[in-house]
Amino acid sequence: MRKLLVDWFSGAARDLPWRRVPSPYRVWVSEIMCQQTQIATVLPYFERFLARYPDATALAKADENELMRMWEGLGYYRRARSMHAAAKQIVADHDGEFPLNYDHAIKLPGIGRYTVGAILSISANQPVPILEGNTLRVFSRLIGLRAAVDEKPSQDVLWKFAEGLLPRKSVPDRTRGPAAINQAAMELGALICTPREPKCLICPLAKCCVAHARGWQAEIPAKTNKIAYEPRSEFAALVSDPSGRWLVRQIPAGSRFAGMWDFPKAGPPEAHTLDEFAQWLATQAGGRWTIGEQMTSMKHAVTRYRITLHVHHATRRGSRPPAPWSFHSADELKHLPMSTTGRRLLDRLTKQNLITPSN
DNA sequence: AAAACGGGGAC
DNA sequence: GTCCCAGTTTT
Repeated sequence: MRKLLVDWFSGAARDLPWRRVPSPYRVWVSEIMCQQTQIATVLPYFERFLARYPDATALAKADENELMRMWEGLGYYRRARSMHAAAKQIVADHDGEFPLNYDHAIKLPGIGRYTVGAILSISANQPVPILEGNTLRVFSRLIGLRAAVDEKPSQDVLWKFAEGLLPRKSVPDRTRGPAAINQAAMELGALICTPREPKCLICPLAKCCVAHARGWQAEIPAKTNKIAYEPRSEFAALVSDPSGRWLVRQIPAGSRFAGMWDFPKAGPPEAHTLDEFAQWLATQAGGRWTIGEQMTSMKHAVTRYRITLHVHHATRRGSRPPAPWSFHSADELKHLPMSTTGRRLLDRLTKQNLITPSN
């Protein structure tokens, strides 16, 4: 199976930037960016990130705002904050070099069992197993695992399989060793053993695959918990000062979108209705508020929530709003990290102002 | 064990 | 719409 995999991989591997130069730092960055994110989405971010932060030392010194701005749009922003903290730890404890030691690496924030295996195997050819979306699908189909893959016994079986797939004796040739085997298994999941309509006809492992033999491809991997999507409404207020700057705040640490800048915005449990939103605004930013007409609405998704954001013009009377609230021009906000909806909103406002100059 | 965490691509 | 994506951390 190992030979079939690496032979197929040598001809089918996609040309990815972190494969050209698989240094520990570059593989680390790629692995974090790729978590729950498709490769195509990551590519432009990766190049830009590496140019700005070429090594752990540079990343450790990064400015928070700039770092979040580099990550803006990738989502799961804790990944960026964890990387920043890990980079500082690497400078402090490991002389600025990513530790190629399992026990040290897995202690770094944001690095779990999958990521440590990926980094050590891909960058250093160490025999450490991996299990993620692709290999989970490949392995569960190969062995015909019909139990739900997210249950503990299934996870144990799959991790064991991942471990058994790696050679017992060291294979220094990284085109045939753990580096190639782990990447080949993932690549097979991404290109051949796809969630829907897997390409079994051209799969190098078809002859060893239980799911293929019994026609179980559509049932495996089996999942227990279906995602229960939940619709919800959120509200945003657009308030400008006499010089056309917008009322915004930097979201405090610990909450969703921590560190990102945004317009006044709230949803459940703080605000279920426009009236509750107005009350929330008064308690948060002070002053006397009047909610005006709706400017637009935007639909977007945050994890299992399907959100409709109602955007209203608003006026606020009173003294200067307390921290963290402040007025910033669109120009200033251009360089600050914002959520994707915040950025989209700002873009629309900027374009509108080009046509009809601000009040 | 389940929920939270973002956003986009594919169908 | 629904599912999925080179998962980790918190509850």
